Amino acid sequence: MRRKVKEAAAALDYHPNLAAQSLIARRSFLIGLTYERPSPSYVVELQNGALGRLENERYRLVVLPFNHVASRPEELGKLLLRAGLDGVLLAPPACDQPLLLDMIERQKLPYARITPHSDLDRGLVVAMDEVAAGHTVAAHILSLGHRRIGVILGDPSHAASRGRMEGYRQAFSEAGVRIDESLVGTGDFTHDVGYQVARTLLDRPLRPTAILAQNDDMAVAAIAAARDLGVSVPDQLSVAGFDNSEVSRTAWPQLTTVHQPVREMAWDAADRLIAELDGTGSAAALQRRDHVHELLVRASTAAPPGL
Amino acid sequence: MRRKVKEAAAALDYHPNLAAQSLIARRSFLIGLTYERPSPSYVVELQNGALGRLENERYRLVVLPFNHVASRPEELGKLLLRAGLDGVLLAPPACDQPLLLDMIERQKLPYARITPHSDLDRGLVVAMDEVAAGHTVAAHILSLGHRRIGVILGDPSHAASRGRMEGYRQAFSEAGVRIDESLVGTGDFTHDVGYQVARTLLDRPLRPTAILAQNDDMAVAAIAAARDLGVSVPDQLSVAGFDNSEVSRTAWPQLTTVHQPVREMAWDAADRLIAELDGTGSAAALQRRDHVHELLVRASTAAPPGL
DNA sequence: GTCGTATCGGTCAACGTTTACCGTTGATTC
DNA sequence: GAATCAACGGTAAACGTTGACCGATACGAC
Repeated sequence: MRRKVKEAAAALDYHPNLAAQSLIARRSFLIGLTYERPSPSYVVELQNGALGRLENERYRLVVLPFNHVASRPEELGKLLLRAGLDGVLLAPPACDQPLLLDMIERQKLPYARITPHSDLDRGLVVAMDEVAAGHTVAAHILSLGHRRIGVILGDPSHAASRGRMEGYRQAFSEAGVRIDESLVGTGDFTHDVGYQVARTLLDRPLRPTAILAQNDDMAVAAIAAARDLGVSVPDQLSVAGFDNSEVSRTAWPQLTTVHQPVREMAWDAADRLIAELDGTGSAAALQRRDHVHELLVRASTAAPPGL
Repeated sequence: MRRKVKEAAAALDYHPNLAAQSLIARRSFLIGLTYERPSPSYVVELQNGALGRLENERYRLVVLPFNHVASRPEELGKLLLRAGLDGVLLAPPACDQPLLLDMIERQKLPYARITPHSDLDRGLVVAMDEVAAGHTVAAHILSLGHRRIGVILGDPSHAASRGRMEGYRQAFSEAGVRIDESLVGTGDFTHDVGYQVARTLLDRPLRPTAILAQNDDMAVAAIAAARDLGVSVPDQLSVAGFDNSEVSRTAWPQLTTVHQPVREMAWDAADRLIAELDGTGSAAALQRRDHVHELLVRASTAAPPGL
């Protein structure tokens, strides 16, 4: 009987009306993903991770990029609430906006936060220990013998930037090396600004022998700046990035970087959001999960000159 | 009165139920975007272009990446039809699958095709003349004096690959240069395969003095292969890419490439789809629009050695 | 033959809007 | 003062599905 109905449905190629289903089920089967002007590779990893989990589910993914959340969190909140979503995945820096979290909690919109850095007890959290990751890469540079080390920070509104810097500081203090604040420049995760900052660092009379960039795009920019100044990498200058994005492999020399399991974290965030939405949340799915970083030593770092 | 109602609604923070609106309006206000395992920068440009048009509209964007359309077009068709969309944007190579077009036409799902290469009279078409673009970049290389020219093709299932090659052929024949088929290798638009193909080309006894790669990722791979073989770019080898993706600017030397207005084309496709959906289609919006490419001569191409 | 059980067809309310309709009221016009 | 019109409150149908319910039928166990 069941079979006959299915066959007849197929014959008429009948598809149930999703709007009517949504109306009765009181949900839209839409999951939102919001992020901010980040590098293309990061965005695509994020999307693919979430989509990987959504495959073979009824849920569909709506992309909602939004720039400058920090200055107008309530606008993003309205956008998310108007979008008719069942749940939303919040990537940095939106996941660290308390006002935004307040808004969506008030409207009872379930959400999962990907690598948040503040209020770690709010909502579903998929975390990576940025401090530890920053520590690892800084320790690598220090162990090679570098002592005069430049830093290119990311966008200050991203809490990741602060976390990674904190990790650098820990590694420096453990190695008994004082951080030279005049060698710490602030970028915004883009190649162009990274280039400018790298130029200022390399133009200083006492040039650093290594640069820690907080993402790969800025690390590649630092290599470009070095090349334009006739400084060879890694012989005269070591450069380390962050993210293990595609550009870190296609750059020359290939970048020493830290792999962030962005795809896995996005998958995980979607997994836990679905668990909450469907009420199938096992204890395992609901508890906080930490993802681990991985240092990838490639060709852009070496011992400092004269060592 | 109207004002009072609005105020009361705001006070109760009442939001109309989208599912009920969809049910009565007989549309979901969802627009799909489907594409296939392409470079991150291309995907993001595509999405941002479409999102740019959708901003301040009621429509939301659902992303539906799908790999290997060529071998299973009807599966993608089912996916699209089940997604409850009002319309769909088809990027290559899905836009060139006649079976897929048949399916979605049968179900009366409006669609817009971004840079299709076959059946140009079906559906809404936003086109770029790939043949002309291929012609332009090949003519540039020929005008520099190159005669022994290697080619790295993209994925054969992308019609763009054939179109660009056709443009190369025209330029060669106009210049009276015979194409050396043994110097034509087939890649798949990825860096890794591009590297392999470049290595084979550069290992030939009579090394080409220039390489035409069908996208930037493969062009960057060709530069990496040359570097690994001790061949300097552009002194001993010129390399030209395609797409003007971000990597073409961050690479060293910066790539000579062809700018494809991907973002503008995606905007345009969304614009025309919305015009059809809302029935506000002016004659201007409904007629076919051609976008023009632009040759960007940068540092990776020069005259061949000894000229 | 009786009882319990499973399966079937059919009816109906409900989900939250929108649109149309009707009747009433108050203001405007000649 | 009568006629015209806009604004308003209220009622009801419709969108396409789901889930509950009822009654009828068929099946096996006792």
